[in-house]
Amino acid sequence: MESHTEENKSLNFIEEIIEKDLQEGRYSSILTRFPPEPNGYLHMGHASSICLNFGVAKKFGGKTNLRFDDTNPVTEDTEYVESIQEDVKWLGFEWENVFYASDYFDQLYDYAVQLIRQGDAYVCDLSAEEIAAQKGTPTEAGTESPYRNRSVEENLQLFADMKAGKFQEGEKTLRAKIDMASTNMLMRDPLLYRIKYAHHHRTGDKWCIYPMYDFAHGQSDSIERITHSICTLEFVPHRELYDWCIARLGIYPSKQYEFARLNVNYTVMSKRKLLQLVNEQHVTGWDDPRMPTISGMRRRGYTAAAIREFCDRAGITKREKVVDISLLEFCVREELNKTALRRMVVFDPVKVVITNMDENEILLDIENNPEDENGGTRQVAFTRELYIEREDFMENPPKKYFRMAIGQHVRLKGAYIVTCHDVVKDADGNITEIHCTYIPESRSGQDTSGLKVQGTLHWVSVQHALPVEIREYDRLFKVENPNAEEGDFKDYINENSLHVIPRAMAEPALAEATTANHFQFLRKGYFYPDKESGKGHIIFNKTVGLKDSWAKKG
RNA sequence: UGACCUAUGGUGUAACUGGCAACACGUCUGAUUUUGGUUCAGAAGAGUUCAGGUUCGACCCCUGAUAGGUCAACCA
Repeated sequence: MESHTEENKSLNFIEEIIEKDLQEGRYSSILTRFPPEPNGYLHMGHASSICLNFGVAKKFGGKTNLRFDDTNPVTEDTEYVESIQEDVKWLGFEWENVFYASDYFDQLYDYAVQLIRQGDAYVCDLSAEEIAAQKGTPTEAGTESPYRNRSVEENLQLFADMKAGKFQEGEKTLRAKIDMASTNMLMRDPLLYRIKYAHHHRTGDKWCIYPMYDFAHGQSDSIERITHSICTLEFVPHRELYDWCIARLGIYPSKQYEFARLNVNYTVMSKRKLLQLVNEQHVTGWDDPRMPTISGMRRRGYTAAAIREFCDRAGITKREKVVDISLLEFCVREELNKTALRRMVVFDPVKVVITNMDENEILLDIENNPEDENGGTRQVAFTRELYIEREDFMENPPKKYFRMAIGQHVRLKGAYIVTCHDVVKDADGNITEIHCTYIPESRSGQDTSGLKVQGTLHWVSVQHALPVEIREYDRLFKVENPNAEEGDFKDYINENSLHVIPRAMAEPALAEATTANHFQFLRKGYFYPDKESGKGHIIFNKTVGLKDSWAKKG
């Protein structure tokens, strides 16, 4: 009765296309590519694309290349190249080859020369403003450039001069000669090459002309013999140009398919906006745990498997969507519930004195994970003085309060049932100590007391307590879709998205916590050690809380 | 006075390609529980944007509306 329904799951529209292509023998095997521009860190939207490109290839026995779309040297950097590779690997995917669009600059130059020879491209002297003015509008045809009918020889010479650095930036461009009256703005003699005296992160100063996206992407796909070139919806109008270039050049016909990008509510998902959050210090960096970047989510404690599961559940379609963050959180909890080590940490401590206990400690073995039979146990010392959460005690409890109150029984997790008798207060009326007695025969696992308690509390021995810093995160924005609101998206930043608890009291086992493990702090949520943790100063990021059906009612 | 893309419960995805809408998240009950977690059982919630048409039969095909999105960067 195990669920082998995986195979029966309906295919998304891309998979349907591929299955059909394979069945009809159009390809013997497929090859996809993930083509990030190295000008920012990868985010959840990229994760969706990565899962699609690598996932679909894997599913149909194909391969995937990682290709950096580095045709604009002014925005690109090796820092990003490295983080992107790390993120793809961390997500659990392996590429067949790593390529760069810049690997093809020589070939691309030759392709441009070919177009010129065929009369399909020309060197234009118009400025950016003039070209824009002559472009027309979506409802009005553009006008042809006066340089449109230069001779092939002249174009060849001019293009060579462009490459040789004989012109200033912006002085000349190479344009395709297509149709200034096309209803598709991209077909109105689009730019193919522009002059940029910029240092390229890979080719250095070899080039001063760089191909535009539209003259690099399709050709790169073709050179690599990519069968299915999958991109997002905003490239739909580019497909006509993509096909035009391939047809004119007579090269391998890769095919472009478009799907809707993934959006998640209460955050933003564009590199431009994320870069702004970083630069203007609304967050501490690209890997701030509040960021929807892959590095941010990793630091926060989200797992690769959970992210993959989320992308899978969100699906691939052509309709624009905003997926609820609760689905991502569900995927994270679903996995962490099965794998996280259980530990006890008291965030807002109040002291409990077990009055019928002496100074000797009682050693208890407590399970590491009740969901994992092989999870083992750890030893925890139960002592006369303990910490519990301040909110776990009430002097005048409401009707269904299952926690500690005077005269009420409550279990301390993995230890004993205790009964509260008395509280000690300071001059201001604040509780400083809670006095309880424990019931020796109620020891966890060998309880012969016959008592039934409704509540179980987490606790930490005062003399063994390890102070740790806790960082809790809330959503980055106050509104579901900051992009859809009036004004600037930054107006909707949630200024309370970070809450630090500088000194929570943890059980001593946490002293050895590393990022190799995810933790569940009992009744608190899932936590993950932060990279800023040092020897004497351990920091945990709250990954996601536990579902809390009690808090909601209040 | 344009072209292109899209339209299914609150959200996301399905519907064997024409046989009277399914799954997940979320929500709400109840049971279990040494985490008010997990697990288990159950409930509410859409008649598929609208109007026509074809058909014995339409979420699916056709026509026309409507709504949302995209396109006029020497960005990708």
